[in-house]
Amino acid sequence: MRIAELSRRSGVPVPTIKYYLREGLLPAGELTSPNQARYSEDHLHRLRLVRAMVELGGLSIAAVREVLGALDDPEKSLHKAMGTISAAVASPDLGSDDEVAHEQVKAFLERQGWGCRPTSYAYKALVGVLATAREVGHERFAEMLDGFADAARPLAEADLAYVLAGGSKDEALEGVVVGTVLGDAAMAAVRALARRELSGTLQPDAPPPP
Amino acid sequence: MRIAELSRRSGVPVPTIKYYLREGLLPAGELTSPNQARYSEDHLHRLRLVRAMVELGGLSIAAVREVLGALDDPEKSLHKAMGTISAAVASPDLGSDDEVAHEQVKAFLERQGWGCRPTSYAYKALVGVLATAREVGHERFAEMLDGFADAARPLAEADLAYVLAGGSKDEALEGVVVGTVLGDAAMAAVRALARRELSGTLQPDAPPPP
DNA sequence: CTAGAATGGATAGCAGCACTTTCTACTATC
DNA sequence: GATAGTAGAAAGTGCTGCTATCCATTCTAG
Repeated sequence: MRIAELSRRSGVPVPTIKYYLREGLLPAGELTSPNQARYSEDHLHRLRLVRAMVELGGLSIAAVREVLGALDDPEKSLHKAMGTISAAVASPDLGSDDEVAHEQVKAFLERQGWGCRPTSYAYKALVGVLATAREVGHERFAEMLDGFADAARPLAEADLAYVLAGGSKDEALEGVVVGTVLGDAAMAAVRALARRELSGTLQPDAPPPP
Repeated sequence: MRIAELSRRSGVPVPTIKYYLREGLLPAGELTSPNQARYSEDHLHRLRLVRAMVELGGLSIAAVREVLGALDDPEKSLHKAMGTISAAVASPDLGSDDEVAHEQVKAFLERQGWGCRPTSYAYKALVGVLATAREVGHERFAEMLDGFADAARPLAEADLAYVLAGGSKDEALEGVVVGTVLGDAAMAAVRALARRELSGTLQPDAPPPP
């Protein structure tokens, strides 16, 4: 298909597709002549994946490029790709030097029996959250971590099962992307629904605004 | 204290504080003369809260203003404030007309025994996620929702307990903000840690990049 | 008491980002 | 052979979250 059809079927404007091509988010089409190229179903698929990451995941163009790089690297193990993808989804580094927050995270990991180097981005992200919590006077917030961990454990198993259910390695890697990006968005929505439901039963008056 | 001290103690540059004052994220200081104002500990607290929402939560200035509006409204019930806050945290509306996604969400809510109008933002957010999942060829993604719900239920209880533990209504409302904004960030980090751990045990080779 | 720094308030400017527009030189199609 | 579509490059746009500059006034150190 040509770029106009790619645009029509994806709902993405032609100039935006050209922009993505320039930025390396989409591989170039197959040139049939100096100014004519053909695009495949793969392009359409990839384009939709890019839009999902940008719109739903709120990823920057640079982050999307990084994720796609991990996705296309034939050397990369599933385990490593997961790390790259989660790192890209997380908010950009805000390294904290809060000693107490560090200790809280270390103690938490110990309690959970999770081994994780302090250099890992997820470790840093958690320290950043706890440091911020302390700054706004919510030291108690750290007490909620174990609850999060209990919730996260079965989710991680479901994530992995979902990923491994995809046959090929490519499908599995894409499952990681979808599971992470859509998973985070879905979890936020479901969490809001659950809170809404619970707080509604305790205080059954008018519902929150649409 | 004066603006310089507010800046020093919060780590936020003076021009940025002035910007927040202009944008209505911070109440004006108490004017002691036409060009002198005094700021209180409350200002410092509020400023830190704003930074937490902007930096960790990734909220826009407009969204922060909306959240603070809900927080300052003495009429607003806790239940309603929760709705406003969750809506502000969520990614901006991307209303979908995907019928199948709609049905999937309805069926999900029925299974969970959750009553929720289709006009609610959380409902819409979930429809948007499922519609996107289907677009990228992951119809199976909807099967993960019940797992999310099982995880979200105890989290919602913990959230509410955390919120109600704060004595005054002001404290409770701030607990909602912290629980939502920091809670989402913490959950994402913990989820990544859990995935990392699980995938590491299944495939014990080099860890993901720092 | 005075020089210099700080303040409130206002306006203007800036950098980054995610596109969009415009252009040229072609090519496919009716 | 007129019309529409295309690749590719470059410049432009609109928005957001700050920064910088300015001024008249006021605090403050010596």
